[in-house]
Amino acid sequence: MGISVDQQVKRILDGVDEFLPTEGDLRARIEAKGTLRVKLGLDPTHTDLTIGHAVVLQKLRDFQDLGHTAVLIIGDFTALVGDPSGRSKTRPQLTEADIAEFAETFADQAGHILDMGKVEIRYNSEWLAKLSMRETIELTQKITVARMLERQDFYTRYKGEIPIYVHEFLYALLQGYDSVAVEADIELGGTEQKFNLLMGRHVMPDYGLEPQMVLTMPLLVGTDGVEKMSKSLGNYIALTETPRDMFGKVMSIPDNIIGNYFQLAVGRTADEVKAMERAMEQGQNPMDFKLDLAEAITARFHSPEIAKAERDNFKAAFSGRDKEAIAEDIHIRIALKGKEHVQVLDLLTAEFEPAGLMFGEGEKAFERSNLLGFKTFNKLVSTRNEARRLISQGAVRLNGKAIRDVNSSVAVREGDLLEVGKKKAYRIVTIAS
RNA sequence: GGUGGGGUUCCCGAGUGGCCAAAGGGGGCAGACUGUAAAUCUGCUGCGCAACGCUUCGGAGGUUCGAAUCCUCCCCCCACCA
Repeated sequence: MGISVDQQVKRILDGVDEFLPTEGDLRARIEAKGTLRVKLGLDPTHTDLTIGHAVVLQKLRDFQDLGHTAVLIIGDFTALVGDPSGRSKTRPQLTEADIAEFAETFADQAGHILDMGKVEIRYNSEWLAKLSMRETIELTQKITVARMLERQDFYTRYKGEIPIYVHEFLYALLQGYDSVAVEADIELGGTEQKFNLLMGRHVMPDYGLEPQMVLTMPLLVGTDGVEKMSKSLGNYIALTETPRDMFGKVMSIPDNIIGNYFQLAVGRTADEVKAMERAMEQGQNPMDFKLDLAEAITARFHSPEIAKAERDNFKAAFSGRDKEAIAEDIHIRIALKGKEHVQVLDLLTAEFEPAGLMFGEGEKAFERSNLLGFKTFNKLVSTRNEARRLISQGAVRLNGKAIRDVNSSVAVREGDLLEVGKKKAYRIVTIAS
């Protein structure tokens, strides 16, 4: 490798939340081994990876760029167990079929950030499913209940009289065993993973291995600005998000996390972020920074051209109030009453086919969209009661005019603009019955 | 295994025979104001062929004109004891 150890260490530690045990250990191991095995585990508990995952995936990519070996573990077995980290209650049990479905898309999604040509992908069922009871018990002998209960998540639950199941204790040990199986030199994770990561470190010497080092990355805050970004909390931006939704979601984050996003999602330095925050304090409109941010994030996961277009669209739609700019084409399938007259309620609950669901460009992109579980058919609103609510509150507009009477029928023609709430707009392309 | 407490709608949490689709808070959605931010105000927040119709208060039965509320059995959680 042409890159000096000093440079490597600097790059590796950039943006890191915590590195254990010490920088000196990192340096020493690079000098001793040259190429390190760097592990990152992702449990396929959902279909989508989020831009929060991207933070730690990017760090793994940094290692790749430095010539180290990235070992990506798809936790198809551990997903079955359920990681209790950051959880105030037990995870709902997933089926193997669910997990298999989710796992399928993970590698593909991770490919947006990693160099897939060089990554070593492993499924942890490969070794975990084979563990015998005896081996499992040996594993559990390496940690005490007291140590487990020290952990914040468990401590809080225990104090709060919220159940903790024994298999949840097992989780960290299994993750630790993954490190044994792949002989990791370093394991990466989010801040909340520290306990699990250290477990690997704790367990490895017992299996005759040098303990792994631990690197944690700061957590990306969710779009609500409060909780960490996670799919189950619904405050996430998925990697597979359409450019429009991605841009829109970024614009909806609270101002006080703009810096967090700039730093973690698009890799701006702490100094750059500070400069921005200072400018905002001095009266510069935070929205301008947010527009830059949304464009940068969209550019990173789609392309600069698409991102620029979305920015223009956004400004037209929301600053210029021209909802045409963001209107999604829909093909409505509905039995028409009369000719083109439709009861408003039916209009919102009829099935439609969204036309603009593109992830990348061209046909291949569309296949991927399908692969990732986009529903081909959808409704504008999930229930009739919700539709009633929206209509009666004046949230539904056809060609700019609010429709307030639930029972009214309206003429719908091709090219009409239907707005539902402030953020969603649809252009009617075809009406089939 | 014993004793005591408890399981309510997305979450927390009231409710102990009809006035309960179920208080209040949170969250969510919408409207006003805005910058798709925050704060604030207002409304909505089980489903619906809209009918005081249907499904819901851990599960299954039962009592009753009527049950989230009473009875029986079962399942689960928590604490203490062992």
